[in-house]
Amino acid sequence: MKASSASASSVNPLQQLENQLCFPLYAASRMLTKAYQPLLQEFDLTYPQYLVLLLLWEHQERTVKELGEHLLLDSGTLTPLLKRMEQRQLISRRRDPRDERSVIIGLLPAGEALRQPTCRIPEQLFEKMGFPLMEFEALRDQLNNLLTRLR
Amino acid sequence: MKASSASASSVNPLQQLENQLCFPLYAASRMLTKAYQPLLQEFDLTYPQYLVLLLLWEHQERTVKELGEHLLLDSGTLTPLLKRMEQRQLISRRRDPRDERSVIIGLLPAGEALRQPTCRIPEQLFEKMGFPLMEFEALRDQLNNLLTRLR
DNA sequence: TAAAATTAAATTGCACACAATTGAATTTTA
DNA sequence: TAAAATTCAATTGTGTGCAATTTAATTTTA
Repeated sequence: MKASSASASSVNPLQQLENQLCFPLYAASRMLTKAYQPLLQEFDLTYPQYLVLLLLWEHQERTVKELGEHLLLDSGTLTPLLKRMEQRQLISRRRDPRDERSVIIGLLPAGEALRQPTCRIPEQLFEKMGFPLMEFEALRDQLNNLLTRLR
Repeated sequence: MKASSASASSVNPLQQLENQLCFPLYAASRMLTKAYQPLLQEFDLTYPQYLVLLLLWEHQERTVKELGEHLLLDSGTLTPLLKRMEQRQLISRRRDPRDERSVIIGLLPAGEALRQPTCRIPEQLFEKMGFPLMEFEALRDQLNNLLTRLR
């Protein structure tokens, strides 16, 4: 055994990708986002933009702060993303007259119009994955559980 | 009920964040990477850079292609990342003489030197999360399972 | 074996992500 | 209530991610 090289027997198991939680999380997240991509690009949406629309379809108006709280994203990410969506007239941005610090994001007709045509995307993706429903739900619940801890 | 607005009763449950698999995956991945950050910044490493080192600690030499296969990243991501690591003398980059298309990434002393001082990071993180071991392992295995499907 | 196809990295361009800072508005406090 | 502290969004700068293209090297095929 060479002292200076990493032979398999001397590898700390916790330093191996497959034994970590973070790596499969990191990789699966990117793979799943990539799986969304062909379905979303038909509507010229990125995944984070789609998430913003999901929230606005529930409530037509949200402040940047509220969007950030739900998506766990800060204004450094949201501001430019929302400006791109504003340019496409999917959403509106205006200061809250009652608190000029806040910016209210509103759903515009073009944003509302994407609601129906995109509504089957989650099912389509689920079918595409061929993941058993039980496992899907178990994984989802455990991830939401983890998320609560990390938040 | 206003016809034009999204009332709670008319929301497609599959279009709600908490019912999706992708969102908690996306959010948990970012949160967990963020949890790594304070531990990694002591060594001036980003999470993807740390992943490269984990692989090189197992095998001192890997081609860019091999790194990409393990990390599920392409050269568009890896090339600039590896160049930054090369500048810091953590790794070396050279063409494979037997196949000049390939670039071999080698572990340099400064990269090897990070191995011991970072070896407790996975445990530290695990302790920090306070996630029960059983759940940790179950989640990890399900994610690796999902990853296999998505790959 | 010469042309065609394939492969591996690099490059380009765009969109996140996020830490840190800034600036304006609001709230708290002395 | 005036000063201090806090809050919210925007900005700045760096580092991924990734699709698409390019370039060079190798392999396959006609």
